Amino acid sequence: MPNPGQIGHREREILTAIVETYISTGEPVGSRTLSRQNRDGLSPATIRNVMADLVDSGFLEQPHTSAGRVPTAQAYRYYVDQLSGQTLISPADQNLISENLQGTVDIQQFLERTSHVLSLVSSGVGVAIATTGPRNALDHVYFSRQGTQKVLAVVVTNSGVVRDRMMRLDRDLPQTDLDTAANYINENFRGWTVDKVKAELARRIAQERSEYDRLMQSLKELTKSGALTEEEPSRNVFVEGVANLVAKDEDREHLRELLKTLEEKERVAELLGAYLDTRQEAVRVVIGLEEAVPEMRNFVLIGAPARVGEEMRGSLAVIGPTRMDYQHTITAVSYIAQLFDKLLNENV
Amino acid sequence: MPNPGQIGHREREILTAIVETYISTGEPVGSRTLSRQNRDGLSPATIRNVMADLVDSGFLEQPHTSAGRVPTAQAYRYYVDQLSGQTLISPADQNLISENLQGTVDIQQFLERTSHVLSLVSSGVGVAIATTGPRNALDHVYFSRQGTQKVLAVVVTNSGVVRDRMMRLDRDLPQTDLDTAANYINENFRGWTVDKVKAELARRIAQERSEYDRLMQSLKELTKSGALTEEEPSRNVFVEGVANLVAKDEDREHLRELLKTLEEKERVAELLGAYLDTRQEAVRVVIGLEEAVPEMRNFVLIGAPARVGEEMRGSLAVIGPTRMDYQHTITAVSYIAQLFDKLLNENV
DNA sequence: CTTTAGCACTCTCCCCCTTCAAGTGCTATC
DNA sequence: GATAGCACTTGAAGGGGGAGAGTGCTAAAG
Repeated sequence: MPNPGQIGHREREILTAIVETYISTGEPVGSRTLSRQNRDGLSPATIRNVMADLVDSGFLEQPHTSAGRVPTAQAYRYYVDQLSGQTLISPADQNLISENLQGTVDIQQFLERTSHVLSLVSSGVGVAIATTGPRNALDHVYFSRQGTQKVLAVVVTNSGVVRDRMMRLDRDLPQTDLDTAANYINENFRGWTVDKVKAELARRIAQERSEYDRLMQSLKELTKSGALTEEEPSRNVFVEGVANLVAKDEDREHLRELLKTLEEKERVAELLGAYLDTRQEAVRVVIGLEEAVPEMRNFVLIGAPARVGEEMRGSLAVIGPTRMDYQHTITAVSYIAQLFDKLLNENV
Repeated sequence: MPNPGQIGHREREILTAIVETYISTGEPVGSRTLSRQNRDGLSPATIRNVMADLVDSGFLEQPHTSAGRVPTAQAYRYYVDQLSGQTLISPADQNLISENLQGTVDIQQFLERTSHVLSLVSSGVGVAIATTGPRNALDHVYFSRQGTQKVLAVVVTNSGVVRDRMMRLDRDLPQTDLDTAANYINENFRGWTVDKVKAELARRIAQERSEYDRLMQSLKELTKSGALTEEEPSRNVFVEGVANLVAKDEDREHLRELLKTLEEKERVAELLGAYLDTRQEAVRVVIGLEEAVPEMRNFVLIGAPARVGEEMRGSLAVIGPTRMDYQHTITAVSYIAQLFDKLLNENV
């Protein structure tokens, strides 16, 4: 009996064949079917023996006695690991991708289109998020009075991300005071990270008691109301291709739960954040997802970090059914991830 | 035989009962069922006669001989029109809505949350869009150099909407030139509508040949690259609650098509734009949607314009199955539309 | 003239049964 | 170790045969 970690040549051959057949047909795979398609001309009986072993090792399951075998999560895991033979992306995909991503200028737009393109190229939903790091350097601030005690704060960072936030103040400030405050920040802190600006401002406000009174009071009021706070992440989560999943014959209830989760942008961000990080080079395939996220039972995440140089700027992923064309999807995700670096590196 | 437009008291009674029963059960309604639940104690036979008439007038259909009757689109139309008895919103809904919309400060946020709340309160998807009118008055402009020949344009309008756009220029401009250009616009054109600014700028650029050379050249370069162009509308379309539809027993194929359409933000914007406008006061229910949008067969749109004062700022709607709680949904849409006016009016 | 009761008829749905095909495990054989 | 053969299991598919719900029609009652 082979141990789970290491299985022989023939076992691998057969397991791979089963996984692939099951992916394309969706029905339990029997020994005869396999024997017919297998080029090595093994007899059904032989295959049955191997299959029995694979059931013992946890790679296969039987829905019931006398049905064919169905791959377990472990089988998919093994299949994907063994799949590492770098395949080139198909010209069709390449065209589709470059058509859709051509002319992108900023990260947001790139990610938005990426999620779309991923949904086109795969049979799952395309997901892309931008990680809003607090290390962003401040470029420009503007405050606009929008009514009594209401101010619109606009923050532009070096990386070209614009955040705006409508705030309610505890007391009213005239536009001139707002301009003074904005000028003060722009002149003193351009190039600082937003975090540092906040800290330094807090220090100065606390320190300067009387002298700069009016300016400092304005700044105090503004920072208190969250002028420099991170934007809620939801605007930087892009999910597309939900329709793809409906086409599949997934269980209705599972599907509903997944869709519900995908609509909670924060959870999506969290999910990708948990599984993708800079340290890891390439595409990551997460199969046993149901342990962390129960509603993702039967779904697979194929994702990669989106980097510019060494810096991680976001994540992109496909979430699809376990029965999907792994090779194809992995290749596409990997290709786009590389494109991301290339396109945005040459532009910035 | 009653003509289609005008039907008698009893017919109406029975038609209403059929529609309501069908909405709640989803199964063809028979004469006996109706006779039992009907307080007037009419016999099944009488009801059958009426039903036959209603079939003739096009209000009902039979899936097959000897099945109950099913309402047609015409029946829903009639039912909804006759429903106009303004009902008050339920306290539960009211709570839910105010909980979710509390603390909203800008239109975008309001609409985003609205789409969410609509999906919670109804059995369909919640949709909300902001109409970006070009009549917005300019408040502040900022240009930020993001790399060679790359500039980020940030435009703040009076209504508190911030638009940003990354542009590629034909030639490189240093930050100082960008600042000069921005200052020029801010000082000369604050309060103008964006359209007018563009026109006037074009005029001045064409006119001043040599004098302001450097500034005008910068401005020319910037406007040519679309610094003041409308943002693509897709960021202002909010769709939520897709999961609701999956729960229903809709036809899979129809559902897929609908979801696909909903993901094309431009189409959604177009759709709402076509059916909702300021002139019309209140909620509008569109039932025969399949003629304009084939993939919306079996779906209904319940929408209202979102106004602040007399000005239309957006639209909100529920798209759901024909079998839905119309009264409930209409009330909710109407309530939120009013809330929109109230909340944003008092704040701005 | 409208309403109702009665009745024969028509469907669909569901349950039960049988048959069928696919697949299995085991054993004996090469 | 691989294979062939065989008996066994099981779900899927197909075919009655009610049962139930509903209809249309006709004739009688109000």
